Formats: sequence, structure tokens, C-alpha cells
Amino acid sequence: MDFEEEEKLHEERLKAALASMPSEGDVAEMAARFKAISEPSRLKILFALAGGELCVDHVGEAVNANQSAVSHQLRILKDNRIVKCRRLGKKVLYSIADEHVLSMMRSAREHLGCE
Amino acid sequence: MDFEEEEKLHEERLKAALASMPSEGDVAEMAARFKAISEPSRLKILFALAGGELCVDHVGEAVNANQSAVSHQLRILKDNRIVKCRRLGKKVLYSIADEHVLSMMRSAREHLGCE
DNA sequence: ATATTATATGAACTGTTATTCATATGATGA
DNA sequence: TCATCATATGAATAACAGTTCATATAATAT
Repeated sequence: MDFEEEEKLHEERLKAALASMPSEGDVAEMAARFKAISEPSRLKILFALAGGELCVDHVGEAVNANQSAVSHQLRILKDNRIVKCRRLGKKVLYSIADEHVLSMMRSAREHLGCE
Repeated sequence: MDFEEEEKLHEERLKAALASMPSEGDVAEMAARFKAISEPSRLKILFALAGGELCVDHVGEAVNANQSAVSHQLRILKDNRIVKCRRLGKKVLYSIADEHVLSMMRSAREHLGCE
């Protein structure tokens, strides 16, 4: 492939990239969700919840953080639909929101594994 | 399930969570990689690269950012093994590092889709 | 060699965010 | 209703990260 061909190919890729780019809003939303799971403290919470729902207290013990910090972090995760929760008496039980979150965690682990 | 059974179940889950928790280092590494893709500007770069390798200039056009900003962001992505690059003459061509990254992007899009 | 093109880097400024402390809300049982 | 347990929230501080500007490096062509 000579220089001109190369150049042409790249221009076409650029056009294709621009065409298939998600909207600003969607990119922002996806980025926000990645951001939610991109803090070690919050990612640890997710691994703690991977085995099933836990109350706030137990999450705190699992990740070794105080009640307030955990509560703030859980809120961020919940606002971004990474976790969900239900009340059971005095306690609130948190769990992973859906399969996609677990899928991303798996991918992340695999991505880390192969280096 | 009565109160005591519930309590016992939760305690066991907590123990299981603590046991299966990845190491501090691995969590930090995974979080760092999520963080790399959690900025709208960088996520846009990834969508731009999803169709194939592009030079820095074209990435800049695709995401509408200046050369310096793009270069800085590409460095972060490269340091976190999200993208890789190769030199071709004066240009440096960037591309998605591996399948896991695309997988995470797919999961993110699906996760966004189902609400 | 030197001019030009393409990319990378460093420093500074700005905005963002995690954690902590204190306090508020909500639920249960006496 | 009151005391207690569990969780949530608000404000403040302190650390971090993205963008920009200026400049440096790297490769090519004349």
C-alpha cells in the first residue's frame, strides 16, 4: 500500500468514526457510569456485592471503610444504576444492578490478567 | 426465612465477599483502567478508534479537541493499556489495545440502552 | 544541514471529587 | 412516645486530574 492509498484509507476511517460516534449525551452518560466504578473504594464495593446483597454495615466491613464514606459511595453507584437497593426492616440491602455490570467487571479482570 | 436465618446468611455472604475480594493492587489497577475510559473526552477517542487505527491528528478531528489535549489523553490510555500505537513515518497510529476494551464498551452501551 | 510536519512533554491554572465530621432522617421495639 | 440502631446528607477540606500554552523531540524532504 503506497502513501496515497494509506492516506485515503485513513480519511475514510475518520469519516466512518465521525459517523458512528454516539451522541454527546450518550458518551457523557457512559463515561459517568465508568467513572462510578473507577474509584478503588467503589470497585471494592462492587466485588463485595458480587456474591449477593449486603447491608451498608457489612459493605463497610468488607471494604474497610466507615459508614459515612460507604453511604456516599453507594449513593454514587446507585445514581449511576450500578447498584440497586431494597429496605429490609432497619437495614438497606444493596446489590449489583444488572448483568452488564458483572460483565464489565469480568472484562476488567480478564484485561488485567493478560499482560 | 426468619430474622436469625437472614442474619446468618448475611454474615456468610460477608465472609465470602472478603474471601473472594481481589488484592488491593489488582483493584487499584482495574480502577485505574476504568478511570482511563471514564472521561468523556477519552471515551470519545475510543469510539473514534473502534473502526480502526487513526493518527493523532485525525483523532483530534474526530473528537474535536486540540493536538496537545489529544496527545495527553492518548498517553493516559496507552499507559493503561487501553490503546496501543505504532509509528508510520512521521505519523503515529493509535488503535484499541484488545478485545476486552471493545467488550467493555459494548457492555457500557447495552447498560445504557436498557433503562 | 535545515525547514517542515507530526507528536510529545512540562508547568500552571482550574475545576472536580473523595473523605471526614457533625447531624438528620427513618425504622423498630419497649 | 422515646431510645436505639441503621442509613443518609451537608459542608468543608484536601488531593487529584483535564485543559491550555509554550516548548521539545522525532522523522522526513529539500
